[in-house]
Amino acid sequence: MSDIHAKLSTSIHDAVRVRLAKVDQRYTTRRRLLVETLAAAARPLTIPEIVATTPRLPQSTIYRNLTILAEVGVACRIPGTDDYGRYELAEELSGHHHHLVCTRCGRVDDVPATATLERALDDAASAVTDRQGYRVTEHRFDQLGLCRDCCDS
Amino acid sequence: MSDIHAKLSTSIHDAVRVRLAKVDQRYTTRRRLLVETLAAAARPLTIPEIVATTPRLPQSTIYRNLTILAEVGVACRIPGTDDYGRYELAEELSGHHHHLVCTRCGRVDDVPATATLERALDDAASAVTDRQGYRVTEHRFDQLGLCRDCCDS
DNA sequence: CGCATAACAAGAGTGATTATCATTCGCGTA
DNA sequence: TACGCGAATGATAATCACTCTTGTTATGCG
Repeated sequence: MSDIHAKLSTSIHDAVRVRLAKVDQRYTTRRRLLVETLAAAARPLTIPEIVATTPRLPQSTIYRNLTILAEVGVACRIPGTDDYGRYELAEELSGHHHHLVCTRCGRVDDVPATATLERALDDAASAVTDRQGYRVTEHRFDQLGLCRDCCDS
Repeated sequence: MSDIHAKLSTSIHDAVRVRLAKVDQRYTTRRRLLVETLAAAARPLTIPEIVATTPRLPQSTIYRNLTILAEVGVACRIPGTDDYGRYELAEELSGHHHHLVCTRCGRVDDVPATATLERALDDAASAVTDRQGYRVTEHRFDQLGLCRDCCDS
């Protein structure tokens, strides 16, 4: 089990290093720490959440490096329903998935994609591409509702 | 043709008036102007866009009234990929649809929902509801890519 | 007609995010 | 190993979409 995780982590780190190197950026300790934080979470994280879990990283460093990681396609910014942006590893590294969004507290959770749903979504994409002149390259499917905590309260 | 539009507009205005009345709010000229602006656009609008198309409305009034219209379920705020929030009529008034999002310029266009896709999405929703404790009430399906203008340039 | 209440509009304030800049660090080179 | 250059860091200032405050105006009701 831990071997699998170690291998997975290594491959992710290698991929990140390559992508940063393409624009002459270094894979520093802080950036590695950020990537590991994102990889460990099973859901997109807000900056305050990242600050809370990694007190070694100052806020400005988190903001700056998340922006850079997003530019090189390692991280991804998710616009949510509350005031905070949320960051997760890019789908190329973490695998394609969708999101559960709580409309009350803003929490976002990951949900794996299913083959049948993906086929329906892709069909819809190709049907639209021609009609409106868009070149569709990816999709987002969010399911909105109340999370377990907000259901109870 | 214009008769149909007139009826449609009237029914929307009536619905808006009722919803505002429930919280002791009036359906004023500015609010009607806002609703008509949103209804006329076939896509979600940013506040700068609304300011540009209706110079009679000061920015503060647009912000305040869009917030109120959103609270009573008449309008809806769409988080996009750029810095600007976008507003559209709530789906209860405009009908269910999805969005095409340009990843370069941020533009958002509407795309009608199809029955087969909706069925697939609903199936996915019910499959997830039980598993993760969420109570899913609605969904968002965005197709990301380049709009016609950004394709050309 | 006059009061009560809501809406308006201009500007100040808020807060998440971004830019600045002196200092430190990482990495290649001699 | 020491040197030097450029990138990275982090404390702070600035930005900007958005919200609140305040004094004024308009509207509905008796």
